[in-house]
Amino acid sequence: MSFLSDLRWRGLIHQTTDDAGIEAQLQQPRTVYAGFDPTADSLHVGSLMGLLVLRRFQSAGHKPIALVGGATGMIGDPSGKSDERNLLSKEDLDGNVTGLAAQMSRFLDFDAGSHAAEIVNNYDWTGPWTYLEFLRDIGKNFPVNVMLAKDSVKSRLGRENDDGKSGGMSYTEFSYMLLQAYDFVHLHKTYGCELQAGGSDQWGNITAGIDLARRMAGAQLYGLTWPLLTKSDGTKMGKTESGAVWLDADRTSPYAFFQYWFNVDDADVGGCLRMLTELEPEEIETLDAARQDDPGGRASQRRLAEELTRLVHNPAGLAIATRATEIFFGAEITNLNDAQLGQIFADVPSRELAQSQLADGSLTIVDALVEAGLAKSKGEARRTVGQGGAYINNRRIDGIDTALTKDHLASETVVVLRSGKKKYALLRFC
RNA sequence: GGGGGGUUACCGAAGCGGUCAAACGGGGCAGACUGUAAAUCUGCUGGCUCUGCCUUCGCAGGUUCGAAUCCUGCACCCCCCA
Repeated sequence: MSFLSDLRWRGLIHQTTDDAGIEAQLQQPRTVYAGFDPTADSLHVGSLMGLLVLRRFQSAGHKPIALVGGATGMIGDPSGKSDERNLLSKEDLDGNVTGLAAQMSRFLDFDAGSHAAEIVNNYDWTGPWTYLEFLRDIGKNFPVNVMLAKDSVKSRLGRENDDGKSGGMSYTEFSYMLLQAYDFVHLHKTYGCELQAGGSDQWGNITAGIDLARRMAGAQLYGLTWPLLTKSDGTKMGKTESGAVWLDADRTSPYAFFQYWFNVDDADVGGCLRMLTELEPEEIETLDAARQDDPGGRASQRRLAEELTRLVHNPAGLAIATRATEIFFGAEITNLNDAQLGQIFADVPSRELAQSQLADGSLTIVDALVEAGLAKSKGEARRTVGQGGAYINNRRIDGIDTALTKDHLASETVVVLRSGKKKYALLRFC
């Protein structure tokens, strides 16, 4: 199976500018680029797809360039957005660019000789321009009627002010595509990059770059897009009630990240395995079959979660996530130290109490539940215990008068309380 | 301006002098079941120093041995007639 047909099999090809041309291109090592918006200081699941596509290109012997949009981020890409975007400050952007670059380095190989990855920031070549130079050299090549025909522009101009917000778009956002178009030309000139990849919402920007290269340099460049990662119910992948799923362990813990993938619907998990993992087609098809025969086993979800957690958080992060999963779903908590517990229960609220309370037996399970915030009142705590819903270190506590002692410590200073199936809190005794 | 109805715990809604911390439904919590799904079933659902005590039925006052329930005033909401 050729590289391109593998991408196609995985469902990663939404559109290309020239199927045959790209197929021919990729017979030899080439340079490919994809852009990333520095709207936050961490990447999230939405941008994972792009990184993984670049990674596939690199594995196939091509040179990947990850472009961080330090300049375009100042303008705001109107593609796929229904409203004008708020502008970020230069300082925020700089911070975000640095953060993203650090994360990206985990996915790409910068030591691969002729096909070593590069991270570039388009502010480096866009920043020095003057407005007049830009208009004369770049703007001159863009017919307004073509710009107006782009979906990203059309959809915004056609908007009515029915939601009370101002419709249309600013001149600033309208100019966005010129900057991204020039990025492609610049990377072609500097790195010989002839292929740009992006999400399907980037089609208009990619073709703008191809047009510009033809006009400015007489060069034939190529583009391909991958589909946006959506769930079978039409909503975006990578969003939870509490917001985006981030790749930064401080924003989304390895456990939470693992759980997100472990809970993907049966209907979506096949696509995720194809698009987001580097498993061989045979293994993915085996998992498809297993899902048919034994959906309850959820082998697909487990494999997906393992693969992605290992990739994003390294084997150590996966180990924490797996251990946390065992514990959060009932395994008794013993033989751990404070540091391990801290990692496993990174997302769990904690409360500090005096160690003397363990010594004199003054803290009952009822008091502890209230102190930890797992019960609003002692009455509620009593009910929880009475109904068999109270646990210390995942061991059910029956006696309503049970007092906490040093024997209940799961580690040097921590007692793990739980109410019901999955509400946890830590008490630290120091 | 005249007449009528209403205001109950997280929400909706019964209760119309003692047996009311207040029926019932929803929600929530806990348990069972289960694929860490959905559905279902069971229990609980004001607080506390808990065989008792305290606070709650729009607000303030009154009648009564005793009031969410009766009376007076106030506030807000709804309907009908002008």
